[in-house]
Amino acid sequence: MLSSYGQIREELYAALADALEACGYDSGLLTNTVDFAKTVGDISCSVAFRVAKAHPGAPGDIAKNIADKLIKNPRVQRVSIDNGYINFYLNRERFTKDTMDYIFDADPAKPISNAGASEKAIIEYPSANPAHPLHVGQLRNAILGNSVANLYSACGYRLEREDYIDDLGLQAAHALWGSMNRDKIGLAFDPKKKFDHALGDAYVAAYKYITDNKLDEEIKKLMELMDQEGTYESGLARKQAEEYIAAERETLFAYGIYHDLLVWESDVIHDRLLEKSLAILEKLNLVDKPKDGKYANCVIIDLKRLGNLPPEFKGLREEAKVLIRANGVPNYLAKDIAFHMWKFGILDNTFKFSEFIGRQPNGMPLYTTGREGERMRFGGAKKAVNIIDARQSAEQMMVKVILDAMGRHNAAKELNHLAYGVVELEGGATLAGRKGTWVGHTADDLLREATEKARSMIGERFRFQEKEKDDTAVKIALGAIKFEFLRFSPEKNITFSWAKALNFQGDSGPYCQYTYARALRLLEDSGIKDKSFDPDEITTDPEFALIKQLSRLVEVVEKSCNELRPNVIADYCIDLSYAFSNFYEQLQILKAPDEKHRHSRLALTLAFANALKYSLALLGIPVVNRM
RNA sequence: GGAUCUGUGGCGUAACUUGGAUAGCGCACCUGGCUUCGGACCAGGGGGUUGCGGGUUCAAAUCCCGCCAGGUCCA
Repeated sequence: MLSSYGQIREELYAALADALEACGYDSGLLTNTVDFAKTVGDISCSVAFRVAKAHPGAPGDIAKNIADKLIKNPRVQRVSIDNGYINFYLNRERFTKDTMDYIFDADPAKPISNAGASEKAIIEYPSANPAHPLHVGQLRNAILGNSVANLYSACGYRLEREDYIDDLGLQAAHALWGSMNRDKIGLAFDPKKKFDHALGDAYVAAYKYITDNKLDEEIKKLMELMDQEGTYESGLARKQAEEYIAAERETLFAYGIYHDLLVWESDVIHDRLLEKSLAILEKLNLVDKPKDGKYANCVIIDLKRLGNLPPEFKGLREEAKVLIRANGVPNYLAKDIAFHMWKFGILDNTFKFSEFIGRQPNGMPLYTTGREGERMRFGGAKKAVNIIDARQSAEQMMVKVILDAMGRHNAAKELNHLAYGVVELEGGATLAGRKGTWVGHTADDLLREATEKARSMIGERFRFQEKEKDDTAVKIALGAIKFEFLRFSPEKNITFSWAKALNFQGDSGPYCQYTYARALRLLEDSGIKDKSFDPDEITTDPEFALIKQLSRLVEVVEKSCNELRPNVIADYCIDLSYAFSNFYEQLQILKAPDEKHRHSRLALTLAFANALKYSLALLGIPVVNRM
């Protein structure tokens, strides 16, 4: 679907191409020369500067030549030449009608763009280690992942939302050791505490005890036992991780974040995916099993076998990557490679699936891999998006390189890593699970604080019932938190501060929600039911500025999706809200001078409300009717 | 040692992928605006050699090269 802006831009490109050809210029020069005008007119074209390189004449004269040859477009009122730019003044009535039509046609339940062409995509987030409650750093992951997933759906991909559970890793081992040795770490299990928090306490204490008493060998043995099917330790590890995941869901659900499937690292092993992936690598002659030397008895990938390596791997000190250690325990990379072969359908789907939760609050079931269950059609995607922090870029690149070395060039190309920056604490501290710096900075803490603040700010104006007040406070809190995590470019590190996370003014989620609530109030008070309107009454600057913002909704969504940058949407929500606020302040809506203007402005208000609600939903932010 | 990300008014950021007109916005600061369709707001003002130095170009925050500083990874 084209937006009204996309439509006119395409028409202008076509008309300009003809005009350039008619003048004897190369129409290929037009690429990226047409955009919204910054100073004069509505849309402008800078192609004359490029033409002037190959042809005599000043850009201004060339622009004039081109403009003279332009065929008339009913969407354009007039054309002017200024400083070498060709500036188009839109026919406001026509453009308004085009814009309103497509905004009213946009259905939140359906893709707004078909850029994804119904291809299957798998998105993975937040894949947190089951050792401590989600902290604000991991929350950035979950909020980003949720938003990118929304964007993929909006762009017409068939989407699978997955969470990968590293239940065999070092962190899980430390946490398990902690809960098995509560007497040593001096911590009694507090059944009143949410399980992830209780486990987190044990994990931090265990890590300290293990380090102080140099028990690394004991942990290594524990990991070996966790790895073997049928041992007491492996059963306990899985049970504990499942309990953790259930508690973690409470947090994610409170944030409105959902998945389709949990994939367990232990199932990658037990359902033989790892074994099969190694067999494939072996067949392709990509792995070695040295009998002696540094890597004796390990299964490794010799980097020399991977062909031309990207610059990331140029200066490596190690000449090989270990997949399976000498003691037979596969490392994270080995399992990640198998997992990604599955994602792309290179491995047979030998997982067994069952419901982990029959119905999430969004109404959809959450499935899980496991020992029991049936075959289902998960995996086998064309595209994968991994929301994983930037520290793991090298590891992600390695998976990509290996897929490429396997001859799976398309899979390698379609494996996208959103390498987002870390969240630091004020004063420069980092969030480290094992050190317990997350205490006081968990996702649960944050939502509780934000909700409390939002609740205290809700006035008496609407005489809310207690329940309504609570619901509204939660929505505003989510608006503040999610917006604060999404408004920055993902690659930037961010410093978490309570003041910023609880900011409800200026460029913020609550500001957008407030603007929406004002718009909705007008619509409620007006009694308007239908969306009919008379576009020639919408011609003033504040109105048309809002129309221009509305006209680019689809372009914004596609850009944000293609670039994996939800901050593009966040910016757009602010732009929309400013444009509406300005319109709202400068013009009378309910008290418009006559019925035609009143109706037109209310229709514009409704179009704005639709677009803003849609955009905020892409960020995972709910709207409120009053606040 | 190599790789990678970041550097934009006092602070936080957008625009960089695809070069284009006066570098957009928020916080803080200053001025003005509610017997008002909702002040969690709006309008206006001060504040910028876009880390530094070269290069390419009619045009550079944006592209190229070299530095500097900070984060991260290979470890």
